[in-house]
Order: sequence, then C-alpha cells, then structure tokens
Amino acid sequence: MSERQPEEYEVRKRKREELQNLGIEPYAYRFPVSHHSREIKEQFETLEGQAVRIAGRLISKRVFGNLIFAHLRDESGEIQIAFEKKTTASPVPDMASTKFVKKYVDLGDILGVEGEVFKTKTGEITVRVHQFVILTKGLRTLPEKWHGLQDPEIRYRQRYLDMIANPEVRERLKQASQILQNIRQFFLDHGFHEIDTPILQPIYGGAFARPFETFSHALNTKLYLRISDELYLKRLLVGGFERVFEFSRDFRNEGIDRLHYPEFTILEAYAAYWDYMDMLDLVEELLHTLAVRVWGSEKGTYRGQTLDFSRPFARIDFIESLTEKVGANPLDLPDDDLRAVAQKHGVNPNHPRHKIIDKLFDQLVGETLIQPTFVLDHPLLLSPLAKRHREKPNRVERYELYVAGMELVNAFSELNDPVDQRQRFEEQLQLRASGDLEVPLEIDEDFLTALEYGMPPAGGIGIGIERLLMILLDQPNIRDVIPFPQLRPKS
RNA sequence: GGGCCGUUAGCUCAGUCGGUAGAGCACCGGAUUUUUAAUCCGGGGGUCGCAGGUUCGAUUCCUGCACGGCCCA
Repeated sequence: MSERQPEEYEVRKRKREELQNLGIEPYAYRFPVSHHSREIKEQFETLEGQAVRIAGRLISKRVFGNLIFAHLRDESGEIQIAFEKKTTASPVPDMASTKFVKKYVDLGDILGVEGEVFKTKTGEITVRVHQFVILTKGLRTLPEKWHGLQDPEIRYRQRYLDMIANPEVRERLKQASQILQNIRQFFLDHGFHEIDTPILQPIYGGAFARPFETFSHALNTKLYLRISDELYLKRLLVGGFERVFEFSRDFRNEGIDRLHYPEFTILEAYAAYWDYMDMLDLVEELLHTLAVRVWGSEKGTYRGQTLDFSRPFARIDFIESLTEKVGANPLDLPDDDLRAVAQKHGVNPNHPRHKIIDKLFDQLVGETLIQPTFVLDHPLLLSPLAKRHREKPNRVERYELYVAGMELVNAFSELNDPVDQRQRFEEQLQLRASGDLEVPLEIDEDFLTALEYGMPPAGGIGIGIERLLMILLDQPNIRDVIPFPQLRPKS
C-alpha cells in the first residue's frame, strides 16, 4: 500500500539514491562543530578570516551560476553561507561544487560546513564554504518561507514542522523550559527537595476529577493515572521530609478547551510547620521573581491587558466577594433561593449546593479577577483536604490565586487531623453515591493511617504550570505551551 | 453537546452565478560570481476532505459524515 507522494518527494528520493551511487552517504554519522551561528555574528571581529565549522538546516538558497548564497539555521539562529566554484571543494571530483549544490542540495537538508568568516559587500556576516557535507537529506518540501505554516491542524499534529516554519514556536518552548528551571531552582533555594511520586496509583485522590484507567499485568490489578500527587507528598511529610515539591504531571479524563487539557502539570509543594499564609508569601515571591525575569519588569501584557505583579497582590475573601455579587451570603441561602440564583446566572440549579457555590464564584468573581488576586478562606465543603479555619466557622484556611480570570494557584493549611480527615472523606463518598463522578471512588486508608502516625502542620500549594506559562508567554490557548497537543487521530 | 466558520498543488491562497481548476513560493530544464522573497526563459505537478443526492454534467447546489478553528454549555 503506497500512497501517492508529491512529485518533489520522488525527486528527492531519486537524489538520495544518486548520491549513494556517487559514493556519498546522505545520512552522515557525525560532524564536530566549532561554533554556532550566533557566536559567529557576535564575535565577528575576532573570527573574521578564521575557519569555522557549523551545521544546520538549509533554509534558503540563491543560485547565481558559479556563486550560491544560502542560509543555514542552527539552534542559535541563522547565518549566510556562500558557495563559490573556485573556493568550495566539490564532493564529486568531476563536478563543480556549485553545480553539485544546485543539483543535489535542497532546502530543508541538514548540512555541515567548514569555511572562512567574512563580510559580503552588502555587509552580511557570511561563511565562505571551503568544504561541506550533506549530513541529512530531506525528502519532504519545507512549508513556504514567506507565509510559513498557517494551518492550525498541521501546526499541532506536526509540531516539528511548525517549529521549522515558525521559529517563535521553538523559542517559546525554550523559554518555557527556562521558566521551569527557574521555578525548580527557586524551590531548591528555599530548602525544598524535589521528589517524584507514583504516576500509576492503585487508589487515586487529592482532587476532584474523573481518572484515566489502566491495567498492570504484572500486578494483575487496575491502576489509575494520577489526578494529583498530593496524598503522596504528604506521606513524605509523615516520613520526615520537611519541604518537598514535585512537578506533577496529572491526568484528568475531561474536556479540552482554552484552559483545560487532560494531561497537564501542577507544581505541588509542601512545607512542614508552615500555614497557608506562609505559602502565600512564598508564591507571591515566586511569581514576582518570574515576572521580572521573563518580562524584565513587574508588569507584562497578557492578551492586550497589562498585568501587574508588584507586591503585595490583592486579597479578597471568598464569601464576602461572592456575597457582594449575589446580594446575599450564599452559605446562608436556603436551597430554593440558592437554586434561583444559580438559574439566574446560567448555573445548573440541580447541582449540589457546594457545586453551585463553586461555579457561581468562578463565574461571578473568578473570571473578573484580572490582576493577581488572592481569594481567601473557601467554604469547608469545597475543600476536603484543607484545615478548618482557626476563626471563621464553616471555612477552611485556603487561598486561590486568580490572574487574568484564571485560577492559577491553590493552597491550604493542610488538614492533619486524621479523625477530621476520615470524616471529610466519608462526606465526600456520600456525594459520590449521589452521583458526583468527580469524587474519588475509594478512601485511601493508607493515607489515613499515615496521618494517624502524625503529619506535622504544613502549608501546601499547587501551581498550574501550563497556565502560568500562558500568562508569562502571552499565549491565549493552553495548547500553545504544550509541545505536542493531542488531537483526534486522523482516520 | 449546541452555534458559526474552514478543508482546492508540498506550503500560502485565488476561483468556478453547475461545463472536471489558477497564482506565488517550492520542484524540474536552461542562463547567471555579491544575493537577501535574487532575476529572466521554458516545464511538470490536483481524488478541489469523504460519502450519498439533485442534474445530461458536481470541485461548485443539497444532505450526512470526518477532521480542524472560534464561541457557548
């Protein structure tokens, strides 16, 4: 079964074979490089007239008979190279080098080049090629140089092509990688240990979500891809670690939209002997540091709006802010009145109370919070893993940080009373029984046992990493900070 | 799940008020030793997303489906 291939594909395959027939290996083994393109440009004064070895993808080619200009792109950037009949050695003895390049070297091929740095009469820093070798022959045509690759489907499905055609995509992923390193270093600098915990879990928990399921043949048991690593990091606190963190790739079997993606990253961190306000200070410091590092300023732009990360961030009370929007304290409203409010704001009134309140908050308050704002002290029934508020009844010590209308951070004083924890889990199970599929199926008894041995008081935090990247890199869709987003398989 | 939009050459896009399609880049042949989207001459390349329907005839009109985008739930 061979599909029809474009004409150029067949042409290039033929070239590949012809090269082999000429004794030239079109897929070379190695090519030691002396410089990157950017270094040559930055150090031109000292490198002028010197020999350099560079390698990269050929992205343009202008043939003038016995002189050929081209551009080579490596990870650092692009640089012009010039092939001349007189000065460039030919890979084939009885063929001029320029003729060889014209005939056998195509856009998209990866070349290794050795030559001398000079400046053309138009002033462009260029490498005059003395020797060159085809390191990899490309068989497929690159997207057009002027308009690049626009089709969003191809850009997501063939991200490598997107990166070739739209170099800012690779640049963005590079920045994302650096931001992760900065976050990691920040926590290490604050005395946290980075520990990896299980991704495959026999009992899932630590969040509200439907899980992905899988099966272990070795253990003959069902396993779940984690929806959170929270219960494991807390076990580390029981075991004696005082400060731990993990970049937790979590999996939640739910829809995809601008802000949600089934496979995503939460940075979770726990610090013994801290409470949620200590964690508030830490996250404020972290985000301020990152903003300054990425933007070069406390202020940046997200989707046309200016975001200001100067400290301190705004703080509002969950119930007070929602009461203001609803006109009454939703916790005090009788069921019928709460349902009426839900109806009015397009929230499904048949949801249980806590869900209605959660959705109302998100819609009426959360989405309106553009500047970084800490929302404090959530209702108890929304937060089964958080400690009861030391002053406010029916509330927990918790905050969420909203930025640009997105929930970015979630943190609590961690519940460490095993009796209270068991009771809360049991209440959750009631909700499951009444049809809430996002409540974990089963109580994690081992986690409760761990708490019974004693977990120190602790502050815990979860930061939505992709959302943070969206904000810092000004991307409107979560897929734009994910290297290889899932799409439906193409049939 | 609902609404709107899209799918034509490798890529970016035109186009056909129904008579089986064009451009630019890329590719092939030729000319060309300082280009920067090089230029000039000549040439090849298409299941017009898929499947039905209407029609003498469908890439075009209609219906369904697939995939994708944006918005809403």
